[in-house]
Amino acid sequence: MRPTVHDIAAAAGVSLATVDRVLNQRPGVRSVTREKVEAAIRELGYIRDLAAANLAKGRTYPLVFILPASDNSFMHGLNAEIRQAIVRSPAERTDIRTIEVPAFDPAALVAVLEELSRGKPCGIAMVATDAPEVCAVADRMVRDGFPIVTLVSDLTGSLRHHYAGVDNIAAGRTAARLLGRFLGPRKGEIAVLAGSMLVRDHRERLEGFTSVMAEEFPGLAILPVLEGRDDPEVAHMLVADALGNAGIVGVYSLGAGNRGLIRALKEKAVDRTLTVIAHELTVHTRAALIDHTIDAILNQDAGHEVRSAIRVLKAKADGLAVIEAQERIRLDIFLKDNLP
Amino acid sequence: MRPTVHDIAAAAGVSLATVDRVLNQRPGVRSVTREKVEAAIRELGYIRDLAAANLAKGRTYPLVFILPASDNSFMHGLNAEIRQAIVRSPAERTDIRTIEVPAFDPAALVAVLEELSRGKPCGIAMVATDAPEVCAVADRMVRDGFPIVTLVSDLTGSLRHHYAGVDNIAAGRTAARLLGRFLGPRKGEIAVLAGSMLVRDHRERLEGFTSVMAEEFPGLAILPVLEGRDDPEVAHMLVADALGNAGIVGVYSLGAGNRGLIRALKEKAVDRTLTVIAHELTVHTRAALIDHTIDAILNQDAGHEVRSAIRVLKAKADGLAVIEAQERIRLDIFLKDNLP
DNA sequence: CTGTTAGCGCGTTCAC
DNA sequence: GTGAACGCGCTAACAG
Repeated sequence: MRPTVHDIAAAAGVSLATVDRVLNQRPGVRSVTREKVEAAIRELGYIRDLAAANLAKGRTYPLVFILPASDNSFMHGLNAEIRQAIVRSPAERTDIRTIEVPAFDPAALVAVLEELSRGKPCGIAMVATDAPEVCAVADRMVRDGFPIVTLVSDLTGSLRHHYAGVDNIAAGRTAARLLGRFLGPRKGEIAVLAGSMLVRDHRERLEGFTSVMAEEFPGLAILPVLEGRDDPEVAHMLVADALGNAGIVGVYSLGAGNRGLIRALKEKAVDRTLTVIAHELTVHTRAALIDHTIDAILNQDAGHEVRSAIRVLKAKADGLAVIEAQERIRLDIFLKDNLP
Repeated sequence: MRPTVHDIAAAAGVSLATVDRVLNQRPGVRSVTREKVEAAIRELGYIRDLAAANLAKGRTYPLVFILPASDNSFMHGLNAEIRQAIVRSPAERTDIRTIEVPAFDPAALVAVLEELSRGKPCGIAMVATDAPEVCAVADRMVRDGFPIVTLVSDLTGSLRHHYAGVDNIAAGRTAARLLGRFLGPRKGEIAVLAGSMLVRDHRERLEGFTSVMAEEFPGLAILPVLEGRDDPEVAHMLVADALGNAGIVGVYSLGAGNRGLIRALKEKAVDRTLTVIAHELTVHTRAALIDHTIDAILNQDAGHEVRSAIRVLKAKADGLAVIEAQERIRLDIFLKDNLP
């Protein structure tokens, strides 16, 4: 049988209350007594039963998710996953709330964080807008003891406890190798469609992509990046225009707004053999993968990201370790054969 | 505040014990009383607190993992993941034991299952050898109420509650498309190295592979399958021998024992440009991917499989639902750029 | 500073 | 058939 608080109380010759004070690092214990108790804990190999403790405390984990108010499939999916997590809340003792902030607006995000730092959430997960002022507030909150996790997009050089998202440089590199290998000996130009170079994930994907292209596929030239603002209409216009260039043999779409890309491809490239790699599995990209308009999709699993953020925030709130491998968000590569 | 057993007892005008009998479907309650209680449960939206119940019962989940005694990196990794799970046992209330059986030996597996069915494990996870007699025992045990999960390799047409492994047909298809696309316009022959056609995962990978090859890459011909029994030595011999054929342009290794494959490739194919796809990320395949001996690795995350099997077995033991998306084992595709 | 006591939500004897 | 009472491992008043 596992030792309990009673056992260490007996072994240390003190009462339950004292053991509890030591366990929860509360004041009001002489250091001599404290050390007796700690010795007993070590000798008996005591492991605290978190479930019992939470039961006694009636504990719940108040968590806040801060999301950009963006109207694209990926964000809708992320929202849906959070709603699923809310459904599971009773069983997981979580109490989850979401807050929407204008996208790409550091000031708005900072305001929300300031507000939250006056409250008592035991954990915050946010899709970060990567700006110094956001980083500053986040760091201050971390120092004040708030567990903070970035979601999908990270905060450069911040103290956040964890990042629940994919390695975007690796994603860009992978896209480049896939495109290069699929094209084989063909030479030509590559069009790149991004959302905005103001977002860190997009910048990183581009960085990874261009470096592998330069190193390993010198026969392929990258055209100036098209910034579609993650908007299907803008993307459509830009891509349709670019496809006038007959030298293009491949396309890498590293942001959202793929509906516009797909439409442009179907209109303009019926007679061409273009190799296309895009990000995020949505109903649109899935259909395009199946009908061969897109050759491969790189994806991040929003469900995994949300569940991971919750596990990590709970663990941090309890001062516990996480299973690192379980919290690593994979870069999913989908061909038409391994779709979920 | 969430309703508790006290609330429904009060609402139904009965005592706690009666509520408990109804909740745990135990006899000794008149049907009138039972229905009163059930009505109260529904009306108050009662959700039982599993943690409190387990605390009261002092419950643990005795789980058994049955693994083949194979000496390859993948099985070593799987073992290591189970040991990690054993370390977490106190926190997860699990009590995990592993049993090794000779590989590819249905009779031995059946004997172990028979033995277990006389015991009281609340869940069994096994790397199944796909044979009718195994299926028969497993089905009987499922009917007797044992939660059973297959791990890595499934049991055709059985009643097992869940399969914690990748879709191997999809894996084979993905390998074929990757190989076909990487080879581009090149024509030639493809060598296939398997472990044994007695295990379902290998048969399925081959099936998926050959079908996509036939449908979409008619310029590539598949040579007769080499059965390396997942043994590095045997694999080395077979592959070294096969590479005497100068028409080979690609290799698909769908089993384990890749150390032998890699050695043969380095010895015999230094001067050739072979495209190679292999399964399972190990120290050996990882190194080979980095030095370009292998072009892509398809992988199943053993850690995910073990954690998933445990979650599912616990849920089944409690009659609870699982988060389907979380328990889906992805087919990981690794290029040298997205290694973990 | 330390100990006593009464729960948290549930399961399980026992009597009735 | 049904209910009262106690205990699971831990925390939180309140005494002392």
